[in-house]
Amino acid sequence: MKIDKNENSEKSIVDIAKALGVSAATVSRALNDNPRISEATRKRVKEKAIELGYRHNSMASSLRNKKSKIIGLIVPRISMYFHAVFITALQNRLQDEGYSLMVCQSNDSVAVEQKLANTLYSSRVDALVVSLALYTEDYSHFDGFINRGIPLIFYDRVPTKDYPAHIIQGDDYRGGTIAGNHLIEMGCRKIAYISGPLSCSIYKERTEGLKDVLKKAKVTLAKKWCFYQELTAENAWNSLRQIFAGEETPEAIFASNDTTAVAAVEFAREQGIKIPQELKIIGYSNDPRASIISPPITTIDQHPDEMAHRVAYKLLNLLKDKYARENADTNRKEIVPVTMVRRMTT
Amino acid sequence: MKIDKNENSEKSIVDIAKALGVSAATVSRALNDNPRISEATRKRVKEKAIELGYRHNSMASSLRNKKSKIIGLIVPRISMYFHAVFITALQNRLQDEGYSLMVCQSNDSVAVEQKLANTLYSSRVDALVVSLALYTEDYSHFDGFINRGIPLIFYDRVPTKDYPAHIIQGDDYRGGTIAGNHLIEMGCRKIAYISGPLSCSIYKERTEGLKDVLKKAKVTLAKKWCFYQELTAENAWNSLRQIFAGEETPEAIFASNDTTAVAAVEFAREQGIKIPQELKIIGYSNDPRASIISPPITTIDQHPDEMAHRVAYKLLNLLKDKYARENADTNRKEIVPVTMVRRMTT
DNA sequence: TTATTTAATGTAATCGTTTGCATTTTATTT
DNA sequence: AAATAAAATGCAAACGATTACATTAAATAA
Repeated sequence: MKIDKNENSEKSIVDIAKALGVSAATVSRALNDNPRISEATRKRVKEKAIELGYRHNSMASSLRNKKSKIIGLIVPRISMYFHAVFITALQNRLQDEGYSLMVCQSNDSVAVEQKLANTLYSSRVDALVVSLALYTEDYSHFDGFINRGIPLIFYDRVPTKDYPAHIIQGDDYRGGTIAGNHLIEMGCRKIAYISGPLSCSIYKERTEGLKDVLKKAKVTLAKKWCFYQELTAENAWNSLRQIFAGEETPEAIFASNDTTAVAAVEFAREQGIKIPQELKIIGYSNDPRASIISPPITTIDQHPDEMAHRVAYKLLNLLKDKYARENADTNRKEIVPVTMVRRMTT
Repeated sequence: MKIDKNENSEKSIVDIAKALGVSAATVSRALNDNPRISEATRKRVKEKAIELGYRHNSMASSLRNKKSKIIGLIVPRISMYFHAVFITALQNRLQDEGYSLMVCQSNDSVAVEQKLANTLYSSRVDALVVSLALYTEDYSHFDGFINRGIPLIFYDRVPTKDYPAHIIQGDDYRGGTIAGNHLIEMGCRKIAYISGPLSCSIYKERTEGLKDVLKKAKVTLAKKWCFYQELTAENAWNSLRQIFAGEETPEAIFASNDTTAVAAVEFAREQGIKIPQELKIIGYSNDPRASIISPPITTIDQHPDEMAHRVAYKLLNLLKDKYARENADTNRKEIVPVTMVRRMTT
């Protein structure tokens, strides 16, 4: 470990230039592999740079270039399986292109989300990728990005109202219909539904999908068995207790995330309700927990890495291609397919 | 949604200054709440700033201040429960102090880790927080930070050799002894051990803790039942098959992470081995999956948010206090306690 | 050899904020 | 009213890299 604290003054290209008797411009060009510099001096410059312990100053070059090479990302929480996978895939892709990801968590708070949007706006991120907080219904904290023409992509939890940004979402409507159909095919007519709040696009669409399919099958969703709330384990248990407090009990539960589905399985176990004989359960997201619990849970896979690839592709396009940015009014919305993973709870 | 693309030229403090007939210096001071500016002009300036749609340019101010207000973070993978919780806690704390976190994943690749360290070094992060990749044994890619006196903190997976950085680690040795003692107290003498590679501090220390305690109890760890490898589910299954292929079978398994412990429970279920009667299992990390599987797994909790608090505290100290940085040679290492969470597999 | 390209390097302004050191204005004291 | 102190603002030089637009040097053509 050769640590020397003596030579700790930061060197700039000017220092390299002086040491070599050339101009700073030459050094800059040499370091950036500009073809206008001869092979010989390029080599001399690079060697001297290493010798002096030079490091590129990205603040200075960002200022000059008006590009930070940083992409902002706002997610509800990184601990959500879907988002963790998404982030990893997105990050790997962007790293290859020389971009860094600034990952921020809203913790599902609208206020935090607003603050983060402003911070990232001031930080001059080159683009912003967002999955909205649970109750975000006003999007004006993103207006700055729109106004300045800074690429803005929503994924997964996207605006429910018309907003001039790019959108890449899972096929939540389809997910709702798949789950509904599956339960109907299993012969269920009494279905309980634990959903997230309808302010959030994904739950809204899943709900619509489910309802449409139930209507077609002439099955009605009992009000007393429908919950629209934050999908925590605690809330799930409360709802489950309510559901099973009455005379009549449902034949199936559609849980709009796997945390809730897991809670349902545990609840059933505690109550001695047999799954899937007496109660069928279907979750959403294909969280690893869904496959570990007994019985393993049937759920809907949202393919987070496919979504990340699409986001990365669109992002890099917008970043590279001014034309893409200007003519982006058409084709601003993409839908990523979902698939059911059938396991032992249905 | 009032979107107007016309006024899209970026305004600077100079523009505000001109519009108000004052100097840029005054505007800068007013915006930064410098007390040398009168209340009246401060107000005028701030109003005009909003009117013109001004946004602070952090590149310019970073350049001038030589501070990026960005903290770099390198973790193996954010999808690991321990790290996800850690990141969230750290981020929340740093956000309050006006710092942003640049979260990067090494994917447990030494090469990626090196690249990230260099990128973050050039990006001029104000400090770097690192949990090392599985096989990192050379730390020279962090030398730049040391040389420049940039705060560098390792947490969880820390250097095993002496390295002049700050270290905040879990009490892995203790974790190893706790697990070992617990199994011995349960009457186990034939113990299988599935660990991560010993290049990684946490596994090294857990192993030492376990071995010391077994030696004291005069229990020997059979070579054929010891594995030091990347702790994936696949590897776990392979090891488990090997362990149970022979005549003799162990009474207990100490799995050095919960992914492996989960695999062990599933393996036992598949093989019809009764837990905990015929086989006891103890894991490490208190991953949510450990409590969901049946039977729920006894495991060691590392208290990731306590660790995050300690890291944040030390970090902010180093960042604020030049003195702390210079006199940091003493007191460079902290140990965060661990606790056992007893469940149904022991 | 001289004229003309082409290659290699240099000059200087620019990006937007910040801040030490004036200078001006206003308030207070004698 | 003059002298002094205090408050408010301005000037100008950084910070370090980049890049149009020269300029010089070397290579090729006439």
